[in-house]
Amino acid sequence: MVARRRLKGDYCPSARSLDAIGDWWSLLIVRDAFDDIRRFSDFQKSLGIAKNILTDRLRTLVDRGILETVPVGEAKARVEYQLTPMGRDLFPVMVALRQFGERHLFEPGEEHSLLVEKETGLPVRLDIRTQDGRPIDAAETVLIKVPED
Amino acid sequence: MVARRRLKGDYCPSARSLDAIGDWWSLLIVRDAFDDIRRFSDFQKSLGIAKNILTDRLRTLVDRGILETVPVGEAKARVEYQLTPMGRDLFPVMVALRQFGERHLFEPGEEHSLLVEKETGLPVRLDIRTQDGRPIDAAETVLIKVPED
DNA sequence: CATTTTGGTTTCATAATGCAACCAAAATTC
DNA sequence: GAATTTTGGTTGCATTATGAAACCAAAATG
Repeated sequence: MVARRRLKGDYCPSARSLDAIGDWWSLLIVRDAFDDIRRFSDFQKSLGIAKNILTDRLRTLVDRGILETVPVGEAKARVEYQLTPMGRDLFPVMVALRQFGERHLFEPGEEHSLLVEKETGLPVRLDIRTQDGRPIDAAETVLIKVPED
Repeated sequence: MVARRRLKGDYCPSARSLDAIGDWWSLLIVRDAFDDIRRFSDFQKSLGIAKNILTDRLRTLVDRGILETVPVGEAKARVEYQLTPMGRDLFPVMVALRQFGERHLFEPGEEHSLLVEKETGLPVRLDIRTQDGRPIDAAETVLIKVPED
């Protein structure tokens, strides 16, 4: 496992989130999980990750409450992995990554997958707003740190 | 450098974003850049990253257009690193990570840094909406893949 | 102008990862 | 229902990435 030093700035929520996810593979696994991948072998094929590493990362994500195992069929020996409610709260992270990719990493006209509202088919996007609902720009925000950084 | 195999599903914008960022350290560097860290030694202190690795990652992020070097002082030999406009578009990813952390990784009442609107001091949040501005839930979305996955 | 700091590079030890072989249990095929 | 294939791993070893420390030149500081 990536025995990553806990990030300095433990008071910082995004730092903690990154710690909770753990490492790069784990982030990719979570991404696949949002893509409805559930089985060991499907994660493995999708990511090209070594099986021993995948075993480890799935176990860690389950330990951290981001994934959970659900028994498949009647036998309890075989399981699938799915996002917990907490794991599903990483959805905005995935949408944000998607939006960045759409904006910067595709040629105009190049085809890509698209996230839409089920009912209407309208594309989904994500905005930064104040708590009272006004959209604002990154430049209008400021980070208030807690004392003794 | 992490010679990561290009992710399968190259048509997927979030996969491309993750490829563009590159690896875990790079993501942490970007996070620090949003925290107004600009100098080599400050990244190094903040992250506890080995200097040779930091050199490599900064160079890669610059190559990919996420960071840029700006000469500091009158000498052009010394540079600082700052987010490009493209790099700044990763802001929602950071806000999403922050929001997840605030929700799940702090005890009630536990102190953390806070992102607010400069002018009003109101907390910043991020919502998933349809293109026409209605807030929606993750469960109401569906991913439309391009053919031949 | 002497000293310290910055922004690196190089080398080497160590840790993480990838690969292939192997395996038992479950699922599938005949 | 026996044989075969697939699944979901584990183990051991080779390879690769990372971390630590030493070192260095240029810039900044005293």
